[in-house]
Amino acid sequence: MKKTRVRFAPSPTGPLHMGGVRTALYNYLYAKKNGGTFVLRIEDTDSHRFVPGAEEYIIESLKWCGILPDEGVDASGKVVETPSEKHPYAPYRQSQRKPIYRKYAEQLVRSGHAYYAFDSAEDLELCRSRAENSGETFIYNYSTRKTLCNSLTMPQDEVEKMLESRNDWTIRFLMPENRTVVMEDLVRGHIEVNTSTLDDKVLWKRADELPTYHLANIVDDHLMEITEVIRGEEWLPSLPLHYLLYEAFGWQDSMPRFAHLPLLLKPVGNGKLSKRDGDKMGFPVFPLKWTNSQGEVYRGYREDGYFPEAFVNLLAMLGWNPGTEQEIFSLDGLVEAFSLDKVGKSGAKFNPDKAKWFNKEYLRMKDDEQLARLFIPVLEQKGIQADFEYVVRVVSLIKERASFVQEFWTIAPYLFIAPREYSAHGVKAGAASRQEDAKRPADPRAKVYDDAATAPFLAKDVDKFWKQEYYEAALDAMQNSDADTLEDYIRQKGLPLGKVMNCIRLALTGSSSGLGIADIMHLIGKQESLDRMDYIKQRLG
RNA sequence: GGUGGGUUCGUAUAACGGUUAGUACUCAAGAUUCUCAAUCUUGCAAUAGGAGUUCGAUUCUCCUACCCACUACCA
Repeated sequence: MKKTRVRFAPSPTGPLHMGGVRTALYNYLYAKKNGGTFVLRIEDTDSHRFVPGAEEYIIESLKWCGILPDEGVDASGKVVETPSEKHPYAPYRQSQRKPIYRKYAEQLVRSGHAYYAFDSAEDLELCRSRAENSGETFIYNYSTRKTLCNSLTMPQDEVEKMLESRNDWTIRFLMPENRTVVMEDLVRGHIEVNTSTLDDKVLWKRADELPTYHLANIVDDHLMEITEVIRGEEWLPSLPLHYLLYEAFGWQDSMPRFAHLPLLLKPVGNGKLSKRDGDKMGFPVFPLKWTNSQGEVYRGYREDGYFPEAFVNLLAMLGWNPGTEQEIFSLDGLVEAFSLDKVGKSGAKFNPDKAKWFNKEYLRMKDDEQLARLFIPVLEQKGIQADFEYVVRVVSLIKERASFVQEFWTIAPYLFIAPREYSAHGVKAGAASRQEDAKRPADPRAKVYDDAATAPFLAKDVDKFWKQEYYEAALDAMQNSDADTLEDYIRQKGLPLGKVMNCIRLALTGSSSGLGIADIMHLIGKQESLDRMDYIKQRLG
């Protein structure tokens, strides 16, 4: 049994999006599960589409997710150019492997599996448009290659002259006619394709002396002794070509097994998740924030406040399931549970609500100190210097109400600054619309405020509410008891608990919702509480 | 257009010929509470359509529909 070796082979043509991260993750999980090696290879054979910073972005993203390569362009982004004991398969950047590919391409020409093609881009464009005009599709294969300009149709000496004098030729694969390629995919099973529908793909370009994806991919996977190729479904159509290439090289016995992952689809409508969707629909599609060369900014999961563990977890569950009802997995837990035969076949629509839910679950699992450390910078941005221990106490009370650390502030600003405005903030958003529901004319607040005249939590009614005698009762209660006995005091006096408490709440929080009164008083202290009572009286009284 | 792939509640998915078709997210209702959350309980909601194989099809086969990918000297 060969040692498991898998690779993630992104192209640095832009930021890695979440679909790419998922592919990397599944490769990583598969490698770890099988005690194998996870290789990161950079496929930068397209000199025209190179984007500065993209490779660094890819590496940083993987690092943030904790999906660290064992081998290859490593987590520090270090260039590994020379093979060594640790890196026998180096270099791992295809642009640095340039000399390797030509020799393999020419080997295929010699063995009759490929040929030189001299057609210019314009010639081919002409062929395509001509075919299109007559309602057909131009395809460079057995049906047309005999009429085109290549080493199959030209005399040997002329071919040699062309090879010498021109630098725009390519090497194309000689796709056999009418052969059925029988393939086996680890997630899709048995697949058959007839080669007559396939074309003579370009394998190598003289212009930049670089291979195309197909050649580089096969050669490198072979040389790097990759055992399983786990990649996106968009590669399925080129699988027959890849099979045929392994065969042409005589490598079929060591050919890796293939697994084509289902695509990640956009949340609404159809089609795969694309760059633009996130900002249109209010969620990130990239792991990290990315600014392109035009200065456009794309948001990232990291900057949006997602924990990397949550991001990895939610990604893992898109297209794979453990076969149990467990949903929360650490990275190690995923390694343990992962298996390719639990990977689904159909595309998975990404659901932002579920993503938030995952983060909420992780937020609740964090300890208060850790969350406090994350919250303090947010507070500092608001100009608030708070004692660490105090923030820890705050966090322990509010963390269950949030999905993200950033929300801590909006949940309870009143624990740090005294309210100066009073409003209906916190009244259920749905309350207003529910009132309009003819079937349910009853005000949902009525269960608390049986008396409609004293059910005034809309901003314009704060004043009216304020004129109640409850303020006097509340003040009396606060002066004569403390946070723990406040409730008892009010009860003993026979006062309406809810009304008095809510009067206090308005004074302490500035709104009609929030933590328990006792919790708030414990945090801000009795004196501050009384000060706020005093202020609200001046303000509204 | 051609080729390949796909199709279970709105979404992610379970059920690898026999279940009242399960779970989670979302949404709604109820319980609880000093409010709001949280929590708990309940509810809404699906096998794309049609043939066939079978005692029995979500599951196997075929056809139709729809969706997706690929169809570059891009990956």
